[in-house]
Amino acid sequence: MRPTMEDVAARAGVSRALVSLVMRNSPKVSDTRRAAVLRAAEELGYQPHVMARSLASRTSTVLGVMVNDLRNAFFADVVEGLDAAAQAAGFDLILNTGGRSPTREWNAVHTLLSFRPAGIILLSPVVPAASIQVAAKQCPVVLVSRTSRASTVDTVNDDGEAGSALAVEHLIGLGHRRIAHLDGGGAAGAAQRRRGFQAAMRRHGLEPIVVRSEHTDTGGEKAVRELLATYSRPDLPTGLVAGNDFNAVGAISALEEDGLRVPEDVSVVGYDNTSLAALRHLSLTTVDQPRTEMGRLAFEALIERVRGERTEPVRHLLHPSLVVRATTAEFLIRSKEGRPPRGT
Amino acid sequence: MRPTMEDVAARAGVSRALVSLVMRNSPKVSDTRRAAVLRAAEELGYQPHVMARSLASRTSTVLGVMVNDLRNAFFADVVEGLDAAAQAAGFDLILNTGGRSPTREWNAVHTLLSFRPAGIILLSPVVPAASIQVAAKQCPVVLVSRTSRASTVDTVNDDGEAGSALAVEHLIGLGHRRIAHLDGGGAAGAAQRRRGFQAAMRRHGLEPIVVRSEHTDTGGEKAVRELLATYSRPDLPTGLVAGNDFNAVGAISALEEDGLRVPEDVSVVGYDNTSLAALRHLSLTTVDQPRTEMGRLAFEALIERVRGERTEPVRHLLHPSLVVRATTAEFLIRSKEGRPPRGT
DNA sequence: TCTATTGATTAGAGCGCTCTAATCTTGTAG
DNA sequence: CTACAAGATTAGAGCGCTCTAATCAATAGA
Repeated sequence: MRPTMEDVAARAGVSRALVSLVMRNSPKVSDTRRAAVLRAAEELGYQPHVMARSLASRTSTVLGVMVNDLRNAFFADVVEGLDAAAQAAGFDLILNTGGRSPTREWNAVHTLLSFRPAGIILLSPVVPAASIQVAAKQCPVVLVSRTSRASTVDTVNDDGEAGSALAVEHLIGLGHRRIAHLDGGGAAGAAQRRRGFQAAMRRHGLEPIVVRSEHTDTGGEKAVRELLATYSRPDLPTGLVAGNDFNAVGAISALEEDGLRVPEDVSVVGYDNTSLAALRHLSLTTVDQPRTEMGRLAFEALIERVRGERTEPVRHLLHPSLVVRATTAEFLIRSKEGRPPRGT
Repeated sequence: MRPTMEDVAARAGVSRALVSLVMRNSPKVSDTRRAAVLRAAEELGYQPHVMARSLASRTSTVLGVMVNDLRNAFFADVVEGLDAAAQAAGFDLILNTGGRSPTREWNAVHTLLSFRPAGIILLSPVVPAASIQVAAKQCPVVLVSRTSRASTVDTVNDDGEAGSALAVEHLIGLGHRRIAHLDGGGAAGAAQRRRGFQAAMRRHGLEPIVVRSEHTDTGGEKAVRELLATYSRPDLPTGLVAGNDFNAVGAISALEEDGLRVPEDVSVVGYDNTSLAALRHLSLTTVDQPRTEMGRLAFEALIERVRGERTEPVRHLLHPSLVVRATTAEFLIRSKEGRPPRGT
């Protein structure tokens, strides 16, 4: 059996309560005793029992995290940020996955709650808002990548509209006028990105072209082929704002398959700044969301509630940034006969 | 305050002990009482307190998981498999990251142990073997992607040697004879992959060519440029076994930059079957490891120890499989000089 | 009628810790 | 030398549960 506080107390010749004080580095312990206790603990390999501590103190250092899909690099990054912040503040994460099914997700949340965590963080939950409210009655709740009107829950979201606008403005700044968006369909955040695209285009007096697609490379290919079939070559959009990076890669493939070069003939912007986009082979210009930062902010929002420092809800809307790489270039008017050489 | 067992007992008009029995669905409770208790629990929204239960029963339903880098898709997949198996068996995961630093990692493990988990799983740990032994004294330990000679710990590894051999044999089967390996340097598992490559080549009477590289796309580029500088075109290896998928992508870029086509001139095999490899744009032939399965096996090995069903160590060595896509093709003799392929 | 026997229920101690209130030491001022 | 405050230490109750052993009720056997 692992040693308990009692064992340490006996060995150090003090009371259990004193050991408890030392373990919580209370200032009201004499240096002599503290040293003695620490030595005894060291010798026995003693380590406080977190659960017993939690039970006795009626406080928790545990944060529940519900992730829908860890394979999604976005969530993995958020969790990393969360974990770093939590670790630094002495909190521990207990993880559960929901598998994008409302039932499984609700079970997952239930399990998390049975630990009586200090709070819980739900990453892109799909359960109904009412369920979230129920959970929020038990402990502070922070939502990531999901909005809420409830005053009891905080939210951290990336500003998808701003991200698309960034992409649009980048292309417009490069001289592009015919710009199309490859829409993510029903994917999380896709609607926002589309709205942002449309709004930005209209703000500049341009007609938004939206092609329904999905967040996959094959989706991007199909969408581009649709564009190629719809527009005659001179009318073809010269700038593409893809729904995400995978979609952008598919779009680029289809363009190149058709003899069009990126970025000489068509500029393409991705979204998400995945490891894919950073590959030199692709060097995809893309929109980056501060994912790790989102995790950190989620933690902080939670902690403020835990500490009772705040009761009004907080709504973080994080600003994405554009990472310019090699798939976007200035739009040059060039006829087939007088095409300028690549790179100039 | 959330309701406790006492509250439920009072409302149902029974003792706390009876409620406890119902909560653990003991068979020795009359149907009448059981119904009454369940109704009371339902009405109060009662949910057992996992930590209190754990403390009282001196058992734990918590499994500690140390992940070095969640961003690494490999680990995310293993954790998914782990989580699925654990959830099904009623265990909960508590997660911690180690950041590839021995000190931080040891802290992470320490934190996990302070929960008195049923067992812990370390994903590709970098702490010294002795530290692992220390941890193994406290509870069962399973190592993933790391070997151990200790009889107290189980291990789950992918057979990197077999994976490389698979790649080599695939290329040889396609008629390639000059095959080079782009070595992963000090990366986890790289040594095994290199050994497997060398052994497989020798088994076929071929001279293994190894270029020191790393598991990044720029590493792959550099390695290929080195090859191009070293070998005259007719002597250039026609098959490349990259250290991982990123490396393979870099290699392909460098080859194409030099006017060589993949797979017509050079065949390239990656390793890991990341989402990258599956992109139609790349369609990388690569070696796949059963990652989710590894998570499941790790869970099962742990549970056997937890239940005391086994005391001898288990060493899982999982067989990778080859996913053939579009970056490998038959080797055709087509050098300008008509030079026959070496070796045959 | 009384005692076993079986099954259902409960009292009460205890898991390893925290926390309040009480007790024990000092040091210092009067 | 006494009084008392301030600091250091400890006793003991209790967190929400489990578990053993004891109690109780009901039926069966003699």
